[in-house]
Amino acid sequence: MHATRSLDATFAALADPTRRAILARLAEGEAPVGELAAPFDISLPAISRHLKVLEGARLIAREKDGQWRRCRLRPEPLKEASDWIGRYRRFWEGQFDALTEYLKRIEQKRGSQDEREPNGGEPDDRG
Amino acid sequence: MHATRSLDATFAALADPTRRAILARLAEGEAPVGELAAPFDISLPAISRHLKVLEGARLIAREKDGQWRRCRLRPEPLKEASDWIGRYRRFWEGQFDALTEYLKRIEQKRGSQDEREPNGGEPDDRG
DNA sequence: GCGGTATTTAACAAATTGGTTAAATAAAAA
DNA sequence: TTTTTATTTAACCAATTTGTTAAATACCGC
Repeated sequence: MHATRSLDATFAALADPTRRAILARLAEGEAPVGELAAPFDISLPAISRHLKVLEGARLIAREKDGQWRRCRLRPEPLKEASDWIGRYRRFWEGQFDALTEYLKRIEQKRGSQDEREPNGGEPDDRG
Repeated sequence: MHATRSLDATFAALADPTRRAILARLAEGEAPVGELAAPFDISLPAISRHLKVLEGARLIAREKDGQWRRCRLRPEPLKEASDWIGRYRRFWEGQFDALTEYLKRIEQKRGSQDEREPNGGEPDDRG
């Protein structure tokens, strides 16, 4: 039910290249804000807000360490996002596309009404 | 280099629950605009623009069919997005998280300088 | 051609986003 | 205690997003 809201925040956070680059840096290990900001041309407040967005999406966590704030990656929302996208995997793997799937379903209904549906539920937006 | 821009558009498109629901519907097969719009409370022009966003991200394609516009799923950007997220998979699978990875690297450097780096490149934002 | 259906475009408003600079806060260093 | 370093908050701005309603466009059937 609110998995949807979580996905909203996750995908929105991932939509910005600066934020994706920050996550890539954090994949190498924790880092304080200043170190995360260093590669970018934008101001520190701008970075600070990017971090707030990432934190809001729970893609990072921050903890105080003296005068620094150490940031670390939190992978859970990435897993959720991956799971959501993963429901469409059959569309880019194998020979399937939406049209062939559709035609296949039609054919099935017409040709043999007794056969059971071979695959489980279709992707939806929930859960 | 512009894989980044493509990811921007893909993730931004996926950040909206209406658009994700439209993609879920299209996973069941092609559909004209009116049919895609039916489940939602929002106006048709609003749907039309959601479709434009999805088309801009190349997550759908539309083709004219008489007075209808048939929409179909285009999975390629989903694969790109999945690949990008997939680089972080080790962080949610297994026992890893950013902190333990970091500590592991530190320990490694301190304890035995002769050992080679055990894993390949880290995730970054390009490619 | 006329009227109905399908869809988009135009014009607008409110909310959000992503950047800026200047000021505030907090801890470290001197 | 004063200064420096690290980071956030405030105030502001321009661009984008997401919705609206009204009008335009395109096709179909009579």
